[in-house]
Amino acid sequence: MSDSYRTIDPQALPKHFDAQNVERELNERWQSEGLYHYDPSRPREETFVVDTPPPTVSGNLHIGHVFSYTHTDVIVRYKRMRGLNIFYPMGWDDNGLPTERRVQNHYHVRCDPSLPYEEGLELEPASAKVKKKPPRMLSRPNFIEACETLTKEDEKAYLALWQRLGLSVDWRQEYSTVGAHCRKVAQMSFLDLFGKGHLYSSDAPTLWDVDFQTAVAQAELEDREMDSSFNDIAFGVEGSQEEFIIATTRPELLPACVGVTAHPDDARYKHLFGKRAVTPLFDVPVPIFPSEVVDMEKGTGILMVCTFGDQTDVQWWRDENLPLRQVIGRRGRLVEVEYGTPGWESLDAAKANEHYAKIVGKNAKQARKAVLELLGEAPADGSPAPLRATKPIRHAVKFFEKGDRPLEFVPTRQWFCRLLDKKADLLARGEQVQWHPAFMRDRFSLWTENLAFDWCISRQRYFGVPFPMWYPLDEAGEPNYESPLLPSVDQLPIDPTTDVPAGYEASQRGQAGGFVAESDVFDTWFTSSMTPEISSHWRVDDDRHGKLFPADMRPQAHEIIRTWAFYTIAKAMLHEGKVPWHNVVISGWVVQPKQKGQKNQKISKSKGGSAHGPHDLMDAFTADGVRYWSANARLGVDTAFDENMFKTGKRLVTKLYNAAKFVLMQSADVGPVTRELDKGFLAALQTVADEATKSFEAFEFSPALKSIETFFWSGFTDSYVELAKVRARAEDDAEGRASAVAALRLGLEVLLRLFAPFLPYITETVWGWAFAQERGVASVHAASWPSERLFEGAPAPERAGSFEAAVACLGAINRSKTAANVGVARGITTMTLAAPASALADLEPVRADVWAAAKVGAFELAVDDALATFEVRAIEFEPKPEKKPKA
RNA sequence: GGGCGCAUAGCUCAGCUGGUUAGAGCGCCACCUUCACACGGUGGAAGUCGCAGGUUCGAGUCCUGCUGCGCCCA
Repeated sequence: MSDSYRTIDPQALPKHFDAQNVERELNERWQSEGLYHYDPSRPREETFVVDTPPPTVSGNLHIGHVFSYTHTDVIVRYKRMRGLNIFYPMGWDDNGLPTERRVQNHYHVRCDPSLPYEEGLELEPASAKVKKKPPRMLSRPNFIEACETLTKEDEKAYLALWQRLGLSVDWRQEYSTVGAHCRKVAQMSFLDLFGKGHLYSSDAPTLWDVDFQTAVAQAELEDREMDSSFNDIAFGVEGSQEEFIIATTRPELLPACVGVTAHPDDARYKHLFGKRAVTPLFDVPVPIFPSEVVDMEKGTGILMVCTFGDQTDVQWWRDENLPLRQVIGRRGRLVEVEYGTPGWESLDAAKANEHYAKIVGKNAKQARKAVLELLGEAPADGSPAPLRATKPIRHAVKFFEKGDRPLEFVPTRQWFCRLLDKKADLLARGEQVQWHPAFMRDRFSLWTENLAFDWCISRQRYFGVPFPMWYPLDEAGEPNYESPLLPSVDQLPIDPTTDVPAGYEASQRGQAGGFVAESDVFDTWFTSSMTPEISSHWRVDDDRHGKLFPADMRPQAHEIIRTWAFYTIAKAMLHEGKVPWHNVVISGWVVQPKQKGQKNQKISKSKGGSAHGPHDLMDAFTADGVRYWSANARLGVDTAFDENMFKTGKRLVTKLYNAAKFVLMQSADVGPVTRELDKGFLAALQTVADEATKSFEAFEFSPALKSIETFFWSGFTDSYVELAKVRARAEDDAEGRASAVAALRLGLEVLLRLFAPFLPYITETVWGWAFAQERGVASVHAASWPSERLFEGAPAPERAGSFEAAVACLGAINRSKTAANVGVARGITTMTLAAPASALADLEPVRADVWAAAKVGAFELAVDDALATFEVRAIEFEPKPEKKPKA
């Protein structure tokens, strides 16, 4: 006797898929079974390594997070089913400014590094009432503690979201970018780069945010269109009555004017070169020199050079060896200066000081207004006011991307990593990495080619990874920046403000002949650019590093190609001469759908993201439904937030649940697939599986999903299931029944495996009903991806077109039923089926199944080669059955 | 100003190396109680593929120019 299939009792299952409970239960199971664990004993070539983006935990959760992280997980689940040993870590980026800001708001506190540490301080979240009072001041260690406490809480929210979403992360590989391990890796990176001569410090004009009071790097700049004005201001010429007009948008920098320049070919000003101009208000004589970079067409063609209005000012200042007259201080206010002292020469120091007294202490905006007012006053000698014209303009102004006021150039001592001399190498690395989609490489190349500054890696903040260094103090107590004191690698991580350099005593801190800590912290990207090395335990565990570096895949968004991707490539190159990963997979953004006449808007934490809470969406549409929406997006393409897509996802989950119930309740003896329809169906399914595999191999999960989904609906539930239904229950055709049930079950099983990377919950649920036991594989996520082997029991159909013909014929019959306003369940007493000869030939071996599904009685076949497909003629239906009274 | 991308049905989008009559989902309309599913099923209407040229036997697809939108960078 043959065996029977294990069937399910649909009555014993819930009527509807209970997603919320299933999500919780399955997650617990997957975690406890260690389904996602990386196996360090397996070799590199069997391993797939992901360099996961560590999310910034201090923001609000929004649907944008769900979107891109799902993309990674879908690829990872596919790779796992391909038998690869997955290394999929998760980090938390709790380093840096966003955390500081969040802590400041949450507890209503500020950091004052001069305060002493308060032992055992416990902070309460600040109420609205408390926030109206001045903030509480905290010592730096207390402030850092508060950062750590709050990020721990924020991480929990992310962990819960990631698990519910079904990210198949190995949670044993969790890290935090301010944790000891990351601090150690970042500090090792510093020591390595320092040792290799890639780092230098310099006291030079640096882009400076006056609110955050920190230096910022080129990668963190953003241009914003601002209203401003072009002001024509008259300058004198020393020793003559001549004057000329310069045009400037920064009149408040007039006291910082150190020169005047025009194009060498400009006939209007040629005669002035070599003479000295005299500034209005302050009567400071400054050199007039030619410069090729001046645009003769812009403004009046002659302009003032200040320390510092912009990058060209810095350039002129260096090239012409001009004096430094820094008037904008670190807090963005005009500092005290005294005319008549060295460096502040004036032809009329008393007048200059009188004028300067009216702007000192003001911020740039206030000072601009005040200077313009002063320039607008006519001098006592009866000459016209120096301000000759003002015209409003809009122009791009550089901001720190997280900042609120324009950046200034302020001379400060900063650390830099040399990159400008390595552009060619960096570009070559970009070529060695596969970008998905490929055009994203252009973003990298363009950025690299246009780099204008070395990487400023020092920041004047509190919560971050400290520079691992001290400076010796000379006999006068002045630090020697040229020969810093460094720890050894095995001491890392260190905090130079509490740790003591070798050869010194703690008591020598700050003493002449002693040492002083470097108090800066690293740019957060200095640490984040090490995520592949952080995960692989670079220089901590060589064996592990060898197996995990370079990584296989780096998923990320396109706006951080210039930062995260760029710096990561740079670091891997400088440290080891390698690329950090082989593939970069770029997700697009989630945008608000267009309102009439409006443009798409990126959804982010700041812009309406909270309107679509990830948990609310998962409550409404299931985690699988939300993943479905995410997985529908092509790589690199922005996706509109469209509730219909979530609905469609949920509908798919429901359909899978019901179709699976149907298939697995069919009983039959275990037997081979023998019938043409069944063979044809399985052949079509195999084609779909092959297509999906091809797409996945190119990281293109969305075309894969599309073909699987399309076949599931139209090939499986709408067609094959309907066509095989009658035979699957036949009492008088044991062999045909066995063939149908075998094909239905194999079909369902293959579809479950194909859907598993996208819809982990519903597929696992159904898998558990029968296949887990049948295959001896507890989880569909540990099962193999469908390949030829899975279809071994399915012989090829005799006619390649037979399945397609069955589907088309059933469609034609349904069409005529609908045209007659008759339900598809109604029987047909007689009909004529017309079709081209080849279609009829294709139909013949599957005709019995079509007839059974469509309930065809008497029929005639008519050859009509003029037709494209099947056409039903002269159809008559059985009478509408009497409504049976319910038993 | 430079680079990249996008423009296909009312909406959201697919359409690979050019090949019959351009597809899907939603929405809309009509119909159907069917023993997996009404959280369903069957069918239908709906598009000058942004515009203008060109290459080709043949162009949504390739080339050129233009327009509009978005992103990145000056």
